[in-house]
Amino acid sequence: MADTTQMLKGILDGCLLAIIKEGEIYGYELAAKLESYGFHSFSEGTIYPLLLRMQKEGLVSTTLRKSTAGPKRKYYSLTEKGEQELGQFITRWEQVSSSVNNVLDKRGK
Amino acid sequence: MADTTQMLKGILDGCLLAIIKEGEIYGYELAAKLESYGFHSFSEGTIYPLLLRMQKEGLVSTTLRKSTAGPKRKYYSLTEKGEQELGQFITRWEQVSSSVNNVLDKRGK
DNA sequence: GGTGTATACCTTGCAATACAAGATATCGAA
DNA sequence: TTCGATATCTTGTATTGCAAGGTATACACC
Repeated sequence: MADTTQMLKGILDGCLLAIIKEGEIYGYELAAKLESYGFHSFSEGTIYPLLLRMQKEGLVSTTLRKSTAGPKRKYYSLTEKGEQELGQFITRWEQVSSSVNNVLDKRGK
Repeated sequence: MADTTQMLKGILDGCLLAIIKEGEIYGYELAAKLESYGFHSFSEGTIYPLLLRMQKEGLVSTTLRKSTAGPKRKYYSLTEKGEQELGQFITRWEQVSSSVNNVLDKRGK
């Protein structure tokens, strides 16, 4: 219990959905984007399996496009189901984060 | 992915530490306390193993006291190591939660 | 042509942890 | 003595972030 690994469980997927909603994006780019929001950099072993799972669940759809330098990119965009899931994620997040803040504020800070 | 189970990973332990810091408390009471802060009610299968783990790691110390009705209560209090861990948890929480909020706010809300 | 580097994606196996389900024990009241 | 409330613990399962390793494409440079 010395890093943020456990804390990210059940949070990362919602963040990916939120970023994808902003516009089509491919996996490799997503990793960089997450960092720009304040997350520490994620390994690809984290992101790709997650994206595949969300695709399998029908939350995102994909299209392959040629890259200027490198193999084809797999672009992700949000499905309707993905938007619904994002909405539910936000509800859960607000409920949990406000509860945590309640506990921590009580502490006197 | 329909409940807050995954989202609580790596968060619950810090919340327990924060509550214990407020004053001695026993497990059964902790479950109720968490609810009062806005969490849904936790099963004992969640709380007791966590408390035992934290005791084993030296984050909390325990004393048994007779109960008015029922078996002995196991009261928990924070050790110095527990306070340090709580401080680190708060740092992690603030870093992660602000990152998540960055992502969600960008979305336009 | 060949070599290296950056880009881009995927797979396997591990570790951590919330939780359901079930077991056990104590005490007071009916 | 039987029941319910209190109080704790154990076992097994599912999910998920991540490290490590593998593959493939395109371009620049010699």
